Amino acid sequence: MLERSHLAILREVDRRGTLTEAADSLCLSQSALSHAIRKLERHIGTPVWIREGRTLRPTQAGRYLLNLANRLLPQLEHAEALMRQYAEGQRGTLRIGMECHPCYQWLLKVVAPFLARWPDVDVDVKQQFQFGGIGALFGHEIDLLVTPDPLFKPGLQFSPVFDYEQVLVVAENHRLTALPHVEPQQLSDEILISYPVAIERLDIYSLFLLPAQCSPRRHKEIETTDIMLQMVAAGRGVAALPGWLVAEYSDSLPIKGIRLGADGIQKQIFVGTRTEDTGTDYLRSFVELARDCDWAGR
Amino acid sequence: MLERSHLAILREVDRRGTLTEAADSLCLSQSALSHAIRKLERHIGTPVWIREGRTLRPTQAGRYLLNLANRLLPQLEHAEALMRQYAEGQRGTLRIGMECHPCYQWLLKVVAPFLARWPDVDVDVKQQFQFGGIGALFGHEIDLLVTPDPLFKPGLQFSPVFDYEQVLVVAENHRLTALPHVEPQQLSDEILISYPVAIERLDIYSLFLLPAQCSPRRHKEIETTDIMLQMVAAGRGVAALPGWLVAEYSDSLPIKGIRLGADGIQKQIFVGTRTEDTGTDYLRSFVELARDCDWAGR
DNA sequence: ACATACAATGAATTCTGTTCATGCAAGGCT
DNA sequence: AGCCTTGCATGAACAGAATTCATTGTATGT
Repeated sequence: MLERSHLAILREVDRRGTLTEAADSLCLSQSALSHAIRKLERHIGTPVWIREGRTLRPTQAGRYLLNLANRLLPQLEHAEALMRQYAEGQRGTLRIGMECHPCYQWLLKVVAPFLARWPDVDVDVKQQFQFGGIGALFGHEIDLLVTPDPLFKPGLQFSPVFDYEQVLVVAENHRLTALPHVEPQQLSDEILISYPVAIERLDIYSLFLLPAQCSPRRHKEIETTDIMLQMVAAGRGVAALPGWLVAEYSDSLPIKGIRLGADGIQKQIFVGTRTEDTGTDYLRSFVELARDCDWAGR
Repeated sequence: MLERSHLAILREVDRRGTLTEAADSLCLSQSALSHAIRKLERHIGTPVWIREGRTLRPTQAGRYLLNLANRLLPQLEHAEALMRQYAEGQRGTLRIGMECHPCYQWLLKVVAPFLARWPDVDVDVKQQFQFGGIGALFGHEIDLLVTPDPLFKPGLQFSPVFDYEQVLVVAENHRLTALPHVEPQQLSDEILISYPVAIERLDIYSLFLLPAQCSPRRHKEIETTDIMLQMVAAGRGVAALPGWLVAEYSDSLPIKGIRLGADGIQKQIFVGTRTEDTGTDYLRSFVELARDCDWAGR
């Protein structure tokens, strides 16, 4: 039988590199590990590591099992954490995934009333996913996904939570400030600042620049919204961000939002959950809060 | 520690309904189960079942764990099967998922050379997925997905394997046979036969009838291609199928394919895999075979 | 009310996993 | 080279956990 302990050993040996170190971090004797491994290999009938001198290199089988371990162990660990929370009367942790950088500001506004409404539910936010947000939902890494790209597939449910317009942010004294809207060509001399994500996922490219076969003079990537807007305010570039976000920051920074194209870029943010979780009251509640939240700075 | 045995117990008790029966099918004494459960509940600190008379109803915690069990156990079991195959010198099993009914015929043509090329790799085909093909890929239920709807997300890779035209199949003596192509309105008097899948996934609706706001006189659903074509040949209805499939059957059945609309409905079939599996030689080989296969009846 | 089916419990037992005490082999160092 | 260190393997002894056996307790159906 392939046991949890086996997977744990696999993972730890891979992490630490040597049997002895793995044994330490598993609070076992080196001998115990050796025995366990030998038994496992005898059971499944194929070696998991090949001994090259004193280093262990995983075989194909070993790599597969290692992969399995890295997928299953976190789920077991999360389940245990959840059980502990149930036991303490706590309800659990809502793990939120974000596939939309600027939405973070918005999320904070929803989380506040949520935490008040559900004092026994914790919230955790993740922003990096190996297999994308959808993968993280399917793989039970997160329970709720905030994304501009919904995917209506069986097993998942998406509902729109708010609409907004994506606008170009420029410094208040920028030469484009006076215009009612900008055209793609007008960005040819500009430095465009964006979050560091794939270019296909940047609306200003996929919906604005590329259709007109234009591109900015340069493209810079910046992680955080605050720094990005500091840069824009300093006239070091322009960026594309949600209108409400720009409105909010424009109190404290000399920036201005301009419509992209005559009609503007209209966007929608969705939250997605697993269908199987529909029964979880606090999850449903979060989605409702997110939708109803007539938050100020919009 | 939440062990595999616990998950197995959870699942078996749920399946069988009573502790005693579950014990039997796990080859354990009833007493052993009772002890195990008690220990588990003591460990995680919260009851897993509430005892209502002599029936056990899972608590919220129990339901969560049950869900976990149903997700993780199959993966462990598959891993064990895989290890057994490695041990026997076999390379593994390629689990193919199909989200495209008529592609089955095509698949058979690819599988044949594949089995010849990889004598130590087995092939298994699944056609039903709780969470859709994408979910099955992410959840490691299958290793390869054949679908007309690719999804370019991180963690997944899709590549087109062939193009075809979706045509209307009618009996040879049908009143529409002579036409170079049909218009949506001309189906208003027809009985349309399709596979039993959601209407959004039927191209003849989404790309042909619905845009013209038309619908057939009636809509029937049939599982198998053979029977479907028998029905069409007998003049009991029309269907929409890949052109190459119709061509193939028209040798043995009095049927004919007609273009849908002036330009026809052009389709593409993709195979999708997990990015992490890119290194698996036989998987890559399958995709190549699928793409290169200049199969006859196309 | 009785018989039956099911679950819980405690003590005895079996078995598995662990440690301890070594042995063995490979690298690194002088 | 030779020595020392580091890391893995092995076998016997041990400890603890899981299992069984035998029994009691408790709903449910007739």
